[in-house]
Amino acid sequence: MTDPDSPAPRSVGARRGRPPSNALSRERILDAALTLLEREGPEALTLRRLGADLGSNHTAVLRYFSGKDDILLGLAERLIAEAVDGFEPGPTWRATLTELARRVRRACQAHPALAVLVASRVSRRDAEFRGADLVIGALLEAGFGARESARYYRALVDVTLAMSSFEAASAVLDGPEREGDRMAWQREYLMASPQRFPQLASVAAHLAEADEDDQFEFVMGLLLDAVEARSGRPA
Amino acid sequence: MTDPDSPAPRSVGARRGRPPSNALSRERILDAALTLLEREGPEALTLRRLGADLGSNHTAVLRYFSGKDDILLGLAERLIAEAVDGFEPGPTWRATLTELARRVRRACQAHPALAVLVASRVSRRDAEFRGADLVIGALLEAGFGARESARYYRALVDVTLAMSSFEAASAVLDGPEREGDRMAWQREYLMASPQRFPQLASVAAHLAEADEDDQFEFVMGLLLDAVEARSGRPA
DNA sequence: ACCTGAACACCGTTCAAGT
DNA sequence: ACCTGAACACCGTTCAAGT
Repeated sequence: MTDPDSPAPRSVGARRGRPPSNALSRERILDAALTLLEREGPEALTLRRLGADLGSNHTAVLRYFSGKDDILLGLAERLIAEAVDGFEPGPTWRATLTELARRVRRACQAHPALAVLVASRVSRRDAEFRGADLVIGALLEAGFGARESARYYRALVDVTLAMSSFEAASAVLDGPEREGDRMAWQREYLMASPQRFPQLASVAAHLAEADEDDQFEFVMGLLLDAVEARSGRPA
Repeated sequence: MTDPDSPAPRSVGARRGRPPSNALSRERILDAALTLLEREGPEALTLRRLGADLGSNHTAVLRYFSGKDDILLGLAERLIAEAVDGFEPGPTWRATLTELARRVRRACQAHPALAVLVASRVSRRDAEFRGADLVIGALLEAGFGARESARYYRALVDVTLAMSSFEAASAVLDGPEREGDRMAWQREYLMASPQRFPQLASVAAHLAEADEDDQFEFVMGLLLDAVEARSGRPA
C-alpha cells in the first residue's frame, strides 16, 4: 500500500499561477498514461500524446521518468497492485490460487493495452512480492516442499500472466485485424476442407462454443487438478 | 506444402538489366523480413529497413503486401509451418501432443522477434489447419467426444502459444531491460524482506533453479496429466 | 509493369535556452 | 527548479511522376 513513486512538489493550495493542469508529478503522468492506453490502445502511448494530454511540452515528462520504458515499469506495478490489493487468502489453498489467478486476469482484461505492453516484464516491486508471498504460502499449505513450491509458483504465475496477456493482445486489435481474427473460429475453421482435415472438420462446429472466460477457467481447472493430484493434501 | 504466396514474375534467365537483387517477390520480401527480425529484433522490422536490405525503395514493398500487417500475417504462416512441417503423430496420443507443443515452442525460440509480433494472431492458413487436425486427432484418440476435443484443443493451443510468446518476449528484450529482468529472480527476490514476505523468503533460494526449458516441460506435464486423468484412455 | 521520390503526419531522445 | 523549442534521426502510407 505504500507508494514507490513520488518526488511530488509541495505546491498545495496555490490559487494563482498556471492552472493546476501544469503541475506534473509521477502520479499524474501515470494516471494520464493509463487513461490514454484505455481510450486509444497501446500504440497511442507516446510521449508527445502524453505531453499534450497533460498540457505540457512532451519532453517535460522526461524530468520524472528516465524514458518511455521507465513509465511502462511504473504502469506494470500499478497493474499487479490492482490484482493483489485487498486480497485475502480463501478457505482452501486451491481457492486462494484460483482467486488470485482470476484477479490477475481481471486486471489484464480491465487494462488490455497495458497488459500487452508490460505483462512479460518483471516489475520487482512491492505488489509483485505480495502476490508471490500469497501464492507460495498456498503451495506450502498444500504440502509441497520449498523446492517444489518454487517450481509450482513459477508454473502458475507464468501460465496466468501468459494467458492473460495473450488474451489482451486479441482484445487490443482493432478494425479489420480484429474482425478477421475473431471470425476465423466461426467461419474459416468451419470451412476447412473435410478431405484434408477430417479430424478438424468433425469437431469444427464446437470450436467457437467456449468464450474466453470459460477457456481461462478450464485451463486453470486442469492445472490445479494436476497440482492437487500431486500434492499430499487435497484442498 | 503448397505455397499461398506468389504472383512471382517470370524474369528467369535474364542476364542483363539490373542485378537480380532488385527482383522483388513476396518470398524474397518475407525472407528479408525474417533475416532482419532475427538479427536485430522486432522493432527493426520497418518498411524502410526492409527496402534498404532489399536494395529497393521502401515503398516498393507495398506492391506485394498491402501494408506492414500483411507482411506479419505472411510471417505468421511461416512460423507455424516451421513447427508443423514434417511432423508425424507419435506412438501415443500423449506423445503426439507433447511433441507438437515442443515444436511450436522451438519455432518460437528460433524466431523470438517474430513470435512476439505474431503469436497471438490467427493465420487461418494451411499449416494452422494441419496442426489443428493433428491435435484434435490425438484428443479423439484419447477418447474425448467432439465437444470436449474442441475444448481441450483450444486449451492446449492457447497455453502453448501463450507461453511460447511470453518466453519470446523476454528473449527479445535487450540491454539493461533484459539484465534487470533476468537478474531479478536471483537477486531481488532473494533480498525481499523476510519480515514482510516470509513465505516467499523461505523458498526464494529455489526460484532461479529451473530454466525455461524445465518450466515449459513442467507446465505441459501438469496439463497433460490432467487431460489424461479426465480421458477414458490413458496413453 | 514496376519502381522512385517527395510529401505528410507522425515517433523518442538530447540539449541549449528561457523563465 | 522546472519547462520549452529546436534539432536529430527515425516511422508507415499515399500518390504523382518516372522509366
